[in-house]
Amino acid sequence: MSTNPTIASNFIQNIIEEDFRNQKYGNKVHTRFPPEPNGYLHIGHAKSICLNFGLARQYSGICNLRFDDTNPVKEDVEYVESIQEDVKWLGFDWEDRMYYASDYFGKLYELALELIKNGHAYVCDLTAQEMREYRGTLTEPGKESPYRSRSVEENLDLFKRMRAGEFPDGARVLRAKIDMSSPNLNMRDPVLYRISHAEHHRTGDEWCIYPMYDYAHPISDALENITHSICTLEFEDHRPLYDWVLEACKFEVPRPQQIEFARLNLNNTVMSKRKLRLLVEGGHVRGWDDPRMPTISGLRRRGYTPEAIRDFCDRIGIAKSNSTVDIAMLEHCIREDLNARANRAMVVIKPLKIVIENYPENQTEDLIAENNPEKPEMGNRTIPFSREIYIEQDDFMENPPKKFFRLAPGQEVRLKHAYIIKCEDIIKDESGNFIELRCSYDPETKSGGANSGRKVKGTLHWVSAKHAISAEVRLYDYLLLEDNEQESDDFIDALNKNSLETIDNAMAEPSLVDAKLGNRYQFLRQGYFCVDNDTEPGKPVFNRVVGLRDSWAKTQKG
RNA sequence: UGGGGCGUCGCCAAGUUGGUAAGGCACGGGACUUUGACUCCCGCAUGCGUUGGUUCGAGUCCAGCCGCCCCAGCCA
Repeated sequence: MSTNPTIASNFIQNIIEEDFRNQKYGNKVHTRFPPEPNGYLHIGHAKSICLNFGLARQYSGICNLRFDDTNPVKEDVEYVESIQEDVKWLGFDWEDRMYYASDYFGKLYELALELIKNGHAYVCDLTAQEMREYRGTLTEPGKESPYRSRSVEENLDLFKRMRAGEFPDGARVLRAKIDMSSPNLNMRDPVLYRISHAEHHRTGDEWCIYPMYDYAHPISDALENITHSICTLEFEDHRPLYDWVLEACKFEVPRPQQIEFARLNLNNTVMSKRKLRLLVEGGHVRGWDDPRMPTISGLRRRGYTPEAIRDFCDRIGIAKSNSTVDIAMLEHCIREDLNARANRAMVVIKPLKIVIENYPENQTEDLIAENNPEKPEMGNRTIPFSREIYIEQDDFMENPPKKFFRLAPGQEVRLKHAYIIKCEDIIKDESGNFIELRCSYDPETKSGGANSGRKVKGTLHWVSAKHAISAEVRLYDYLLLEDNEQESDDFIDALNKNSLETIDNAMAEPSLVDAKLGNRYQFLRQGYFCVDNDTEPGKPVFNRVVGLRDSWAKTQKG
């Protein structure tokens, strides 16, 4: 990756090293990545994956993959499969440690029975509405449920009957008996189990009661001997409950400890799973792996490499302050990676025909072009050159301003890998549009030839008219929004207004490519395009076509 | 105005027990260049939300303000 990366050290490393000094867990580090299989992973999850697996790797520990599947109505096997694929693709290995919270349903149930026996939990018949009222507010304490003082026997009986399916959804819940006047709302007798006669993607109809996150998570961690349970900031208030559950369930010390960090925000990018799902289910994109999506699978199809994503995660660091990373950082990472490893190709998006008048009518010559100028070992390809070629419309101006280094009447320019040409004449139609350019070439200036050293200011990409391969080029952009739109619930309207249709139609233009590369292309911003990797996995191809325009635009401004 | 967090350059982010502000992205300038890209140099916080205090010395300690985020799902 970057030749001299300065990885931001993080506070979690300090905690781990402190634990080493105190021999809290011996010298063990055991983390876990615990997604709920209710959607596809996105770049924000990559941050967590890199953190958890990265920490384990760094301290010679291990990291589990665990599906937090305690809410069957939202979950699906499609998601558990995609998650495994994405984690693997990112380059991490959970070896034989793939677990499900649902693996522990039996154990969780037994521990709940124990909690009841020890007076730490009770069955509550309050409706959801009533419970909300009893909970109190941020500033007022809650009231104890009238069911709070049920006997252990009655609680046991009721809870077993909940499990046996005697009650409908929502009829009763199992609650922890903690403190209804706690200033921390999470400690006001939180729900541990709810009734839900729902088909679970793994356990089917075996269960009709399901544990809540706050109950299942700490226990899952403890059962897996997790040492450092890393989650995002919004769970900070849950930590006392996390600790309470482990203690009430009598797990031996050292117990796992929860540590929170700030989740990733990217400017102009939709990152909420809920919103991404709306896009998919509403048919606004082609799927979770649409290259415009910030999902791992979308980025993969876009041409991102796992190395680039990992590098990005290293660069952004880990901290506790809410922050928004500039998407330019992500783009920098993929550009840096592809620059070093991707094959180059020339593509003309908006063709302008050129006839080289002094080039023999039926001649074709094969020119040599390196696949990657930085890596000679990546070999060469041959590019056919002939009398008629296409260049980019934007690379020609009839009345150029000063400092326009590209083609203009009477001006010379180098064709990349080929010859220097000079514009002799412009052919226009009756409305004044350019039909074609008549040029001459200097045979002495062939690339790699003895006299190829002559300098001209500009160099252009091009394709041979009769040899070029026609391809559909997609200039995918991200689902970019103004920051205020990204927060809004009308974000789909905003997207429809300025991106989706527009990008799909206007940018999927037929284009001309100098070599067979696949059948779909896309541009990264700032000048690079990639093959849509669903056709050629792992083989990004790029050039700097758009970059030229950007740079020129800048020059013009200054 | 209950509780929990956070505030260091436009954006991220390091700053061990207080000793005189890393790095990356972006940006600007220069060199190089068969794409104006890449690469390479150079520049970019007398300043660490703010106000006081302690100290020979504070981003680091203390006190008070200010600002932002999270919590009242039988979601995770």
